Amino acid sequence: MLTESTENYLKAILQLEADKADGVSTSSIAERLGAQPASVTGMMHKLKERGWVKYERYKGVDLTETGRRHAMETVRRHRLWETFLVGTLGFAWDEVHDLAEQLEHVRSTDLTDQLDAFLGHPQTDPHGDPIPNADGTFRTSVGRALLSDAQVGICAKIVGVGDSQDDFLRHLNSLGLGLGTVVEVKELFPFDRSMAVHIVGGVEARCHLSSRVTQNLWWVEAVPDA
Amino acid sequence: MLTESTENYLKAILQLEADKADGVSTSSIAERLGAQPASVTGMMHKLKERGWVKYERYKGVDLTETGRRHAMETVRRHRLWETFLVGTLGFAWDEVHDLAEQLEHVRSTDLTDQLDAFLGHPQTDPHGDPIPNADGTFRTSVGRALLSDAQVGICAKIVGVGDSQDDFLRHLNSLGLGLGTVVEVKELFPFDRSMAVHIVGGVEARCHLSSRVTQNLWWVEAVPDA
DNA sequence: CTTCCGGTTTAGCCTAGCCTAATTCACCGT
DNA sequence: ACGGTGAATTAGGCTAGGCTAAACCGGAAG
Repeated sequence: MLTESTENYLKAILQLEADKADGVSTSSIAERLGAQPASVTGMMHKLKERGWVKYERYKGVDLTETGRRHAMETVRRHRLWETFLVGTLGFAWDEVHDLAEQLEHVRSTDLTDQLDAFLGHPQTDPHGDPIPNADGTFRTSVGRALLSDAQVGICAKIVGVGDSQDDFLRHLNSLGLGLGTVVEVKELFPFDRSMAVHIVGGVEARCHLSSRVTQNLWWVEAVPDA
Repeated sequence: MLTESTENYLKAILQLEADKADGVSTSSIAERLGAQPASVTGMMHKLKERGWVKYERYKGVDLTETGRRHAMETVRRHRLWETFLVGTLGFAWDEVHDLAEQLEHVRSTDLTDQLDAFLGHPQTDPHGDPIPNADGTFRTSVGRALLSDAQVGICAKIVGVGDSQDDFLRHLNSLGLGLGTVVEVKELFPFDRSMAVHIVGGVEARCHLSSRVTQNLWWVEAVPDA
């Protein structure tokens, strides 16, 4: 019943719902999946008749409870495989997205749970994103915010990336940023909403981050001596 | 270019070639894949025009060098995943076939090689079948024979199973047979080509094996005190 | 209230893979 | 040399999932 394609659609809708509240547009789904809007409309009819989305023409889509559960399971598998690839097989964090995208479609509760146990029930994947439980619930990550909302003077520890596309992660690598990196916000530039920071312990004295970057980095207050 | 379906066809042809020498029949492929002969014929045209098989109507098929290499890579991935599932995640040997059947289709040289390294470059999978190298060659397993060819009085150590379908493996479990089990051949029954054996170290004194079973077990001479 | 424009949907077409039914071939025995 | 017969192939059709082009809303601007 569930195919790779439908899983990808459900996952995309889940992730778009996180940002835009309710009523995900077909074109945003199309953009995220690299498909044409017309194809999305066609698929929405199928997803609706299977009871996985609430959909009415011209009004966007939302996941049903069943649809959300399927999407969550897919995300869970994706993040477990990423954790495995980085933690166990030694891949870099910018190499695993596409592989996990394939592995996530192997649907087996046994496999997923055994993998989870083998990895020691990890809480987050290599990009700092929370891994859903077997029952499809998140351990919500409290107290984290986007770097774009930080004020001058703040010492922020990077704990997550919003966009785990490989090219974004490689960009972070070349800037010297990674999970656990601590930065001090030096200056804000309202003109283009960019930001100058000092990387604590880094080689470069100062680093300039575009809004595209700061809007995709999660941080928490850095504990001085941790 | 390579799809899941074509990989399955190539793998099936490879395994049928092992038995029947040259000219694999379309119906044998159909049977192995659970498809209709007509579907196989259709696929053969596609495989031929992609240069993966030699095929002439009414004359059976053979793999080309390219086709064989693809098939070998698929088998390699399949057996590495089976080894991982049993050795690392703790699955039983009769639970992994279907899962590996799915995982094998994730085509990534990096992933395959990293997995191989993580597992310590295993020589055989949990069913005793040899794992092809990265270059697509077997370490040939010399000196093994089918149990159906053993003579009365021989002490045989089971080192492989020909058919790793889950139900066959479960049957072996219930008989008390597994990889490494040593049996002594007690009697042959030419009528139905069945065989009575004594399982060395087993609880049952005597065990009766059908030809269906003995034709799917590989053995080597058991070393008395090993 | 009307118009316009961009996003959405429908209509129609395509490919991959599979199926069933009908046809064709190859080979064996006479 | 000639049928028969079972295996193999062709013909035609189906579903899933995608695409392009054309038609269609619906909300903002006049």
